[in-house]
Amino acid sequence: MSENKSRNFIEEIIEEDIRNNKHQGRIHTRFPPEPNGYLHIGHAKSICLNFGIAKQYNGKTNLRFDDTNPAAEETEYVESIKEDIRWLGFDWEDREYYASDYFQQLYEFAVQLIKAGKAYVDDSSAEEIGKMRGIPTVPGILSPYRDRSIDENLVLFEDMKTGKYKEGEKVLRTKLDMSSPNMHLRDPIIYRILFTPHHRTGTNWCIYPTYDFAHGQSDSIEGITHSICTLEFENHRPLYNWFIENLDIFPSRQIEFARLNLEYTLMSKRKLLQLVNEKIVDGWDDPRMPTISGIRRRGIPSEALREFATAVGIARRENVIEISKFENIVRAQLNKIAIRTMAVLRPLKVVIRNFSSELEWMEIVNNPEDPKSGKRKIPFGKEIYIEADDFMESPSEDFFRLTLGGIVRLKSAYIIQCEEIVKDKNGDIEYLLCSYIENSRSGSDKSGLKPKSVIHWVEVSNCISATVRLYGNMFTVPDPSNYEDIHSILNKESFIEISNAKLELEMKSANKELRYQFMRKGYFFQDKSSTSQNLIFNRTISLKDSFLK
RNA sequence: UGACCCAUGGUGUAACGGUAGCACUACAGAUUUUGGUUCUGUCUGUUAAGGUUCGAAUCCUUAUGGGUCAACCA
Repeated sequence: MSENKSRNFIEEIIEEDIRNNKHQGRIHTRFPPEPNGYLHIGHAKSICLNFGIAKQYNGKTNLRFDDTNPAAEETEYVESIKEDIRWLGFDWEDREYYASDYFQQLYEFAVQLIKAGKAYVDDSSAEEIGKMRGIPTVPGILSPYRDRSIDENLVLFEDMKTGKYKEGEKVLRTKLDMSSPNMHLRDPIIYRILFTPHHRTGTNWCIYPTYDFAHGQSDSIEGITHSICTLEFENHRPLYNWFIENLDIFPSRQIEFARLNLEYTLMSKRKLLQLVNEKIVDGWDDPRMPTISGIRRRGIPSEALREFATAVGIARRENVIEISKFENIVRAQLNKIAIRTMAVLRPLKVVIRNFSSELEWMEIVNNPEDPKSGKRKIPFGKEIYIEADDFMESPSEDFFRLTLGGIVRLKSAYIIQCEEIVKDKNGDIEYLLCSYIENSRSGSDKSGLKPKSVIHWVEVSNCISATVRLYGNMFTVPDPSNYEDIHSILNKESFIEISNAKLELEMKSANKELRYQFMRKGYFFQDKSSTSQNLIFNRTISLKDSFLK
């Protein structure tokens, strides 16, 4: 806690609470996902906030699955959520909780409310209740069942619990204020009947608490001091507090912050599920997905995600983060750790006429950003591959690479000059005939030549083929959430597969945990399906390219 | 035409009544055997109008703009 460091508004609240010795200075947060989908980068912001702030103030963070709706929730999601949080680097220790752990307690809270005359069973249909609720500018009307006796309510609620009624036949509502300008206070429903089996409690229950009746009480039961959620729950806060006061339980405090919005990125679980269901993507962990598992498969280190979550800031103002902010952090992270290697994505063969048929071994550094990473030797020979677009037959003026008659430096090797273009019957370039400049070897260059550019290459008989996958934004517009029809804004080029890239032979035993930089092409990470027999590299992100064309 | 919340460069975020700062972007230059990295510099900002004050991005009022809320979802 440095004195002059600027604090976000939540840190200010917490420090104020600590100064006042509120809850004896205890800080306890929670991350409360509903297990109905995979976690995405927006959740990552929340995870980092909740776990980060607890750590910062010597507090604890619970993982609590908000599983009060059996119709949507599945164990598969529980597992993925836990894996993702662990990968992000956070530990909830033994505090793995479920709102469903509290069903009995919540039921008793409901009974308590009924006994206090503050809740009633309503026989109205969903439609009728909706109608009677009114609209924000017009008060609602009282349900005809609102004044049932406490005893009758007790019996009816018990009957709901024992399965005497069908789904939708009855609900339990609070007796609050049907004319409140806050719609959430117009006798909100707190229990409904659902016969779908629950992923944890099975068929033990057929009545389930709603979010409003479960969340705050769960916080309270766990002694959560600061319950951090997103802005859309702001209007729920009066209700959150009402339950705490009327149940007379531990006063957790709800604090709302603005959720993360990212350019070109969809955060809606519903629409992400649609992408998965319609097989527009290769599952929840498709490298184009903003899910934590997709981000992981793409090769983005968790540290970059954590740094991003911090960098975007915590405030109460709606925001849209530029994708460049994210990319900047990912590149900065990868630049430090990636092993440099040469890989030719779209090979063009070059025959160096005046070079011997013997191989010559060249030295190359593994990572110029990390002196400890060392050097290695790579073979250079008479036939090499270069990147097809590193040669231009009729170059523009700002093209610095190889041209007919021009020279270019081969990274860590010689300068070559292109003398002839050999084409096939169709007029397509088959290969290039070049010569090398003998005294231009890297490290002992006496040629005096100054090529405008350095390009990567691999030696033909010492390389392996691999599949390389390039990814781009999934959508063509920066604000996909504003479009209901996602099909019309899908980026057709968000996924490009190259099946015959040429990699340095050493890459046959590439480490699946390591990040690589294919020099001048970007950062790459092996796909989960990659094997040494069938190498598959996902491009995490390209390098910045100031040669725009 | 309700309630609640929000408003600082292109974007995000600081400044807590006393010099509007930082990061990203963009642009320019330097370095560079990756058109990468690194370094330097430049551009651009307090939504508006009143008020309080010696002094307002900050406090007050009003306006304007934006967000959330009318699931038996969370």
